[in-house]
Amino acid sequence: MRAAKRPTLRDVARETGLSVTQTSRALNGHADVSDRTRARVTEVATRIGYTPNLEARRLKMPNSRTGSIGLVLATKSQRFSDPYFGELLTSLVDEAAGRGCDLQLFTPLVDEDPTASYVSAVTAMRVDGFVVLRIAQQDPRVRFLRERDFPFVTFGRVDGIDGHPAVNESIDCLRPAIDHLAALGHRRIGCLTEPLEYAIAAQRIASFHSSLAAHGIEADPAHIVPSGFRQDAAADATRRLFDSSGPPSALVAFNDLLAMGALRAANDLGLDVPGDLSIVGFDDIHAARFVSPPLTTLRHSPQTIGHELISQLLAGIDDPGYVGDVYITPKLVVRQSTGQARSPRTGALEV
Amino acid sequence: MRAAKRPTLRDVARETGLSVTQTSRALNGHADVSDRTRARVTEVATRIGYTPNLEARRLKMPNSRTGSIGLVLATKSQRFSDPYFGELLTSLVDEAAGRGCDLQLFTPLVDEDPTASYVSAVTAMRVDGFVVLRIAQQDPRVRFLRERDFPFVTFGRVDGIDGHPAVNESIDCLRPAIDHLAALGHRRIGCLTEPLEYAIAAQRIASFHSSLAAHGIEADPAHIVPSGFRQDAAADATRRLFDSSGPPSALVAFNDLLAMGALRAANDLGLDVPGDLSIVGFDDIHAARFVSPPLTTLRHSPQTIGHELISQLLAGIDDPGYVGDVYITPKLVVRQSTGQARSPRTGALEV
DNA sequence: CAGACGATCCGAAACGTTTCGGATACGTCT
DNA sequence: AGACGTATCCGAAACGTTTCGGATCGTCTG
Repeated sequence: MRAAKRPTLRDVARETGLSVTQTSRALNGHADVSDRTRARVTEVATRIGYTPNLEARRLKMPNSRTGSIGLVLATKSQRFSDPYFGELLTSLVDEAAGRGCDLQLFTPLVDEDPTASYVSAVTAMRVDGFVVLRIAQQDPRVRFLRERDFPFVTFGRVDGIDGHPAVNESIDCLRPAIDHLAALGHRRIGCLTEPLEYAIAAQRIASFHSSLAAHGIEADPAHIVPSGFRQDAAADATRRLFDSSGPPSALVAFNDLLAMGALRAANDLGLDVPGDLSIVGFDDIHAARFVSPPLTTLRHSPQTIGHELISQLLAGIDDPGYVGDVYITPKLVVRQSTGQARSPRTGALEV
Repeated sequence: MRAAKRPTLRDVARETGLSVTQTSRALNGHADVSDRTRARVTEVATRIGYTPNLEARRLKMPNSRTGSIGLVLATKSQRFSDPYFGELLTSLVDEAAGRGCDLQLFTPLVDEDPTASYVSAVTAMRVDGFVVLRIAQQDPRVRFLRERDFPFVTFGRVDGIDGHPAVNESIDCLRPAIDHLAALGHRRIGCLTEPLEYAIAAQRIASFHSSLAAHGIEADPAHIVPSGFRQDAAADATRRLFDSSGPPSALVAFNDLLAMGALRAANDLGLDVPGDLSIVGFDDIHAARFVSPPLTTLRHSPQTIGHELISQLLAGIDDPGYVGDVYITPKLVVRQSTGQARSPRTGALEV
């Protein structure tokens, strides 16, 4: 029942009285088919409900497009329910659909070889290319793809592997945040970073330093603290920061979850935000609007990122030699978690 | 270069001195292959890096598994960046990966025939089955799949189409919320619903009535207000509710975004939550913890739902006759948006 | 009018796999 | 000795498509 045997090319050939060859050529828009014939063939094809058998076609033409692009998720332990991920993913799906592709998701099983899940997809060429998110320095996933000469695009630059399409944060990504804080009079600015092995974290730290330098500020190394991915870790880090002698008056966190962790820690410590501590986040996830005070944050439009990722990848698929580099700059959204720096004198840091 | 011609069955046959037939049988674990031969074949196969050509195999065996399951997203206009969706999706991917499948995402292009995007996937059998989320009554997507006798699972029951695997909210899904509110003394309880054409909305409304009835309360029809999907609409709805003569003292919203909209409206109206109005949400999205006051909400574990969806679907794929019905009950998470009802007398509703 | 040419068409082979229907060899049973 | 069973193997066909190398036939060129 479920296997109702769908019509084949031979069926429409028989129906039209043509050869299978000519039928195929008619349907595929080849030149040496008369208009009348082509019309008849397409008519019959739609009438009897013919749809090409993709397996057969790809068997014959192994380099034809699959029409689906793969997405390699980071391993589970580094992912949890990252709210930003959902937003980016949605945008990727839409963008891909707009280009006639669907999206295929691969995730490494817990504690397995991270490539295991998609190695079959590339050797069997089940997708045309990959989008690789949240890449680490020396990322094994991209190394694998590069080795196979398989098209891919990354979000963030990969250390030691270049010459591939990528979308990056601009060198100055943190600049708007630092400018904002500097304008408010902050000089002791710290940052809560994601784990340093991630490419983006490294880039942002570089941007942190250079942006501060632009204001003649030198960062206190003790104020740059790796804080994992989650709020708990960020909260801990913040508390430690305020245990020390010279805590910062402003913090920029590398994602909104970290910022929320800092916020909570500040609350616990009895600090007023932004009175005693200004906090700026990154990503502008949905919840950023709802914490109190609402988070000032660097907004990364998921739409833009999704759009660029797909465009770059498709370009790379079309032309194996393509090397794209797109840089995008986040926009600062000012809400209420940042404010004027108190003068050191009146600073109420003796909680 | 990129087309390095991967080894075929014929290659390993030549290398072992066996026939292609026997090589195939050896690799596929058939009985009439001597142990020694099988060992030799597998050894050679891995040595020269043979991997079966999936297209060829599926051409020959059209009913073999694809190993990927499809996910039909709701049309874009009804989706926006629903925060809960991201969480559920993540769980689905993990669950599928655990069962050796990947997930393939399809989304209708804006304002197109909603089936267009995946009709090719089913006629070409590119996936083994579908997960269909956020279904409407009379959902065209499930009607289409049912018509083709294609395996699928739904989240929520579809009107008029039965006999397919589904995971449902229990009939009593709203009961914990209503019990909670009733225990706090609330009698005038309203609800902000998602659009009524959605199956789940209908189920929840039914549950709303029956749960109230269990406490001897009859719902005021004017207190059941369709509020779209988003906060804005919910905020408007809430304001209208308080324009009228007898506003409710408690509201249960069908998702957390709606609850947040109500919260905002309450703020705008100068109402104290939970003093003047108790609000309970649904889903327990990430942001629910961060609004003020933190939202009391019905938690739907995405893990559970994801797990059940995938299990049911796989069962349905294995056995076309399988009819599963799983009911899951959300758990109430009490935070600070609900509180004791004021006695009608002292009620401060004259804002 | 011979040859060339353009427009249409077709047969057959090939892609890599599985499987049907035997084939071979060898030991066992009567 | 012949029949039979078992273990192991193989040739060839088939899945549905594309494409290479022609074939056919009328028309045009000189």
